Amino acid sequence: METLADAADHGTDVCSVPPLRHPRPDGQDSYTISEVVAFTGLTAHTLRWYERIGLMPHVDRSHTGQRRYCNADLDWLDLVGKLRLTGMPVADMVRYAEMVRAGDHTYSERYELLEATRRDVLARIAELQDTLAVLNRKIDFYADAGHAPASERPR
Amino acid sequence: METLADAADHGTDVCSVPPLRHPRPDGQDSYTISEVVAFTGLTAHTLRWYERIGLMPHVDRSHTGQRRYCNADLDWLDLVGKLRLTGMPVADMVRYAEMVRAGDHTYSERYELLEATRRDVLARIAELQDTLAVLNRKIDFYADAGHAPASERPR
DNA sequence: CGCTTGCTTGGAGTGCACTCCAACGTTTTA
DNA sequence: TAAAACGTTGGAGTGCACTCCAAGCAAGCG
Repeated sequence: METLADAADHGTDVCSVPPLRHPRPDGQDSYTISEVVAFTGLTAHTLRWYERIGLMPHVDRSHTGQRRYCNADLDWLDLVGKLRLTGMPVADMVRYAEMVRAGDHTYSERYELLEATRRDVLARIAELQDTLAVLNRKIDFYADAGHAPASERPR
Repeated sequence: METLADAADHGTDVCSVPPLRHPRPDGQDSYTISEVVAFTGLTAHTLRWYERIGLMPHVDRSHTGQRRYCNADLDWLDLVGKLRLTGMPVADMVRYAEMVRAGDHTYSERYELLEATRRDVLARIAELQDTLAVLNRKIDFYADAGHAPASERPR
């Protein structure tokens, strides 16, 4: 059974940065929206929506007005994806994006936001660990042949 | 009538089961909706809604029709709360409740559902661990005085 | 050239999980 | 006993994060 120690070993620090970085090297980094869809797993709708609400910088356009994403856009989407996994509301991510746009004087504010998020993530992990224990207990009962846990309630 | 306290001591994991079980002993377990609100942190609206959609068994009523919850109801709400933390959709929890109501022949189905949930939780924890690493890295950059991480994008 | 496939826009629609409302009955406190 | 607090209902409303739509350019291919 997996405990805190076990889960914690999944490297909270070094070495867990994905080895695959960018599909194309800097300089030739120009992706259509559908390439970004393939790379990020987001839908084109969502990418356009992110841009509309200010969660993406205004993306480069081809001479005919079509979006052309660059490597830095991919990196930003990666971070957004991570923040989304933490359950951070989109509105907060937009605030963060605005701070980045606003410049250097927002460093401490950004730091605060990330720290708060980090605390949330740690709390969330602890919650899940707790839930896991309950789940394991219940599963053991069910596996243990045919009698249900005492706490089953409905009807 | 056996309770979670008993089940908890089968301890697949140490010490993470809350020591406070029921506000009142079995036999005098009769709670108004607002007591349950205080105990669970859910709103009265939500409690009534859970009942409407079949996520709660039909709760006992006083002679004038007001809800009177029992200890087993509290246990069930506790489990629901845990499952909710896993991100399980309410519809799935309703399916689970229906299976419990349906009787013993649903054991294996219930087992499957819990197992699948367990896998989800483990995956989710791994994701969060990964996110934590990214967060830590970014926070280090910010803490490391005034220069932003390379991947900052907006504007 | 025509065909298919891809991209553009603003605005409307969807699904989930609540959340609130009005209008009224019940219980507790002063 | 009167007022305040708490409870009931069905149905409508909210907020979030997408998700889809129609109508119309644009690009690549045989």
